[in-house]
Amino acid sequence: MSAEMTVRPKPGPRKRINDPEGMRNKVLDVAEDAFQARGYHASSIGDLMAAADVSGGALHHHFPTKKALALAVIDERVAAAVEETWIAPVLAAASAREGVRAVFEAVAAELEQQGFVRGCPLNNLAHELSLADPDFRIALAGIFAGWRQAIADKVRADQQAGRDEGTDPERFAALAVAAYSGAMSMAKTAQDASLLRDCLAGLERSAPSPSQGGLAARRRRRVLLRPKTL
Amino acid sequence: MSAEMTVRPKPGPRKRINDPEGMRNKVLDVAEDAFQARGYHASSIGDLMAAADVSGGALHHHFPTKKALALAVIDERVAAAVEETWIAPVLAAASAREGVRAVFEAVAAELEQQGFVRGCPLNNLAHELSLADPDFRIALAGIFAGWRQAIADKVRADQQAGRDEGTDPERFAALAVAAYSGAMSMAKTAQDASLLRDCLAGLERSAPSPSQGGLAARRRRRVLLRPKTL
DNA sequence: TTATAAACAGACCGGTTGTCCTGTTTTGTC
DNA sequence: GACAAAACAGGACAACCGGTCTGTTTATAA
Repeated sequence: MSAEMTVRPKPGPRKRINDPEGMRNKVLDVAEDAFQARGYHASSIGDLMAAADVSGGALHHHFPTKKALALAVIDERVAAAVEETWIAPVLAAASAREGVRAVFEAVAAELEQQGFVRGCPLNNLAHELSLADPDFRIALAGIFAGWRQAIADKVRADQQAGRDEGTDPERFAALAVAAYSGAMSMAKTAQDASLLRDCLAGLERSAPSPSQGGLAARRRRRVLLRPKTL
Repeated sequence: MSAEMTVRPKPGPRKRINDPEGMRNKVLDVAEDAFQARGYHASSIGDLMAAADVSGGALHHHFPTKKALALAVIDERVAAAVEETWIAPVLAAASAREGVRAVFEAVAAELEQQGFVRGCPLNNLAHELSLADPDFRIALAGIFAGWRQAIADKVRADQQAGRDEGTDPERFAALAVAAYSGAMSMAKTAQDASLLRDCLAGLERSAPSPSQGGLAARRRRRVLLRPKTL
């Protein structure tokens, strides 16, 4: 830890205002960020306290243990991130396949312009924690299951409208989530977002829809700029 | 750490025999296992010393730092694991697609019979370490790249033999690796190896080959037995 | 043998970790 | 205002971490 952060200039006995909800959220913000960027074990609660400008007593009041904090991050933040970036867009799309395509492209575009790949929050924590503790594992598995189910449900909705008959909903959902997770894994390791587009292209070829949309000029732009810390 | 391991019954001044290579390998064995099962940060060198029955001096002699040890595990063990379970089988297969299918099934079968999913060694370490240190990231990215390239080369070989013309080698390779990595990620989190089969099935539907082989009765067997430790 | 370096043993140390504990301040309720 | 509970502050602490250090044993070569 060495990032420069807003440090208040050491005033005397400050006027305190109790804001439990705000403080809780501030801690969750910092923890969510740190857990994704550096991982659970590599983020000490001392780091989090400093980054959130929160005292040990306050943190302990809201989250008695580090595990409790991580569980809250998973349940409240990681689940919300999956909901926001995947489930909602897919459900709002014209079809399941179109939704998946849109999310892949949206994420790829975002990563390319921000120039740095931090990976998928769910996968990052899942790898580090799912074998470490059953509570972690169950919480994370539930998010994965909900993610897949949303896509599978969308496929079923498509099929009831007569489209995409030959697709097995569960299998398609599993493949979509797996391809995305794995693509993010590679993109994070290579720091190259174009791998997401490669996987999407491979995935699209499998579509029964005859519309094979123009396969945009292959650009293999390397993104490897300004890691947030270090 | 609490697994029971072979502890020698405290003899007097033992007869020592220098076996640098053997000792190095013993340490690498233990480290490879621990890093995959519990992760890098969660495995202390004290744990490793105890598990390998090796003194601190010996360990430090062969691996001056924990980072050096991890780098050796990545370069020598993880790379070899990918070579053994993926690259060699794919190159030996009748075609790239057939090779990918065979590996998916072989791994799924192995996981089902051993009843516990520890995940892919490469992905496990990649998630935890690729953002932590550039040296780690580069080493891991190289393994991913070699993995993809082997598959892509196989596709190109197929094409020179007239088969599988409509497939983009790099994209297919990226998708295969991503689907496998992501499927393992989910399988590890859910402790359910059948997810591998779901992804494979979704992947196979995308094959241009008309041979749609019997899609074995869908069995969704839950595997969640005897985690190695804890 | 004897010199020399490699291989190993094990104690040691400064720093960090997560958690607990005591005390103070704020907030809500009567 | 009185009181209790929640919200917060910050120090203390034991356990642990990774690395270093000194010393001993084994192998190698002359």
